[in-house]
Amino acid sequence: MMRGSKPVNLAGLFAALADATRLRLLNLMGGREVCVCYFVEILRQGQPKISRHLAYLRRAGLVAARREGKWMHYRIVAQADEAAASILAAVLASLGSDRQMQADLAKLERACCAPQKLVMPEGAPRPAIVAQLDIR
Amino acid sequence: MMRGSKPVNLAGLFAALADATRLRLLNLMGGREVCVCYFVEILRQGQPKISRHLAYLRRAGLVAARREGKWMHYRIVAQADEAAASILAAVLASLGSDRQMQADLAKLERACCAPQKLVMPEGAPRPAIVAQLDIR
DNA sequence: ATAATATATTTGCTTAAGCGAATATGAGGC
DNA sequence: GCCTCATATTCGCTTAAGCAAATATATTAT
Repeated sequence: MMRGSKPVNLAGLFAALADATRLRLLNLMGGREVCVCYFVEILRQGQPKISRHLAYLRRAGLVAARREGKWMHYRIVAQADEAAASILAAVLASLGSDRQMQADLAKLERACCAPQKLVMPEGAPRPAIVAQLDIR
Repeated sequence: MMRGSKPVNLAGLFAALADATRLRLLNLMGGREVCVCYFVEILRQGQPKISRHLAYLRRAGLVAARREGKWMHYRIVAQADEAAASILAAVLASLGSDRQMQADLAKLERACCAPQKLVMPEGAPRPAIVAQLDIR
């Protein structure tokens, strides 16, 4: 009963994916929750631009936000529709083979896990690891 | 040597997929070559519109065309880049679970395989089955 | 060569999305 | 209360994409 949940607009999903900045954001969120300040630091793009793209992804139902004090943490949302879920999974997997995406992730890992805070934005919160990416 | 062939613009791929009409066209081409006249018949949209979207898909490297007399046959092109290939495969598979996509395919099959030509555009060529969809 | 058919492209217009710069909101600290 | 920091939204502008209607091109038939 109720196989494909909703008619889900696939074209809309692809429109959300059709931007290099948004793909970089999604890549960084692959499996973890990430604070906006990290996006700004890593992508080295203006904060309003990052924020606008995050808002787009949120409207598209691809990410959700959680406030923690002054900080906002974004994470990828598991897709209810199985078509959307399988496509998003393929996308996230594919991003991994891109040079820039790897470099972005490396920067994030350095920022999160290194003993020295050299590359960490002043007092920024460490990204939480979100309950293992329930994007199938 | 040479793992991911080219840097392939994934954002560009998604832009090409971010339109309902283009998704319907790709769905119809899943595994077979299809003549433009069928697209016009099945989608019931203006011929210039269909042609414009086919041109877009061609520029994006997703389809290729073959002329046969007055007719043009379009088919999906296997993606050299493996990220693009896996995403496109996921997309084509997902389209199959959409009601309208199924209906479109049913119309095409009726047009191609039925003994009576009731729904066939006047004298239109039968779609050729292309060497089994080498989209992995 | 003319005509007819199938498909492609151009034109003119409208809408959406991208951008940077500026401004607004929300939370915490004083 | 005010101030600051982190983030979000608005403004004005530019560019790209969508559409329908019209026109162009290519192929075949006469």
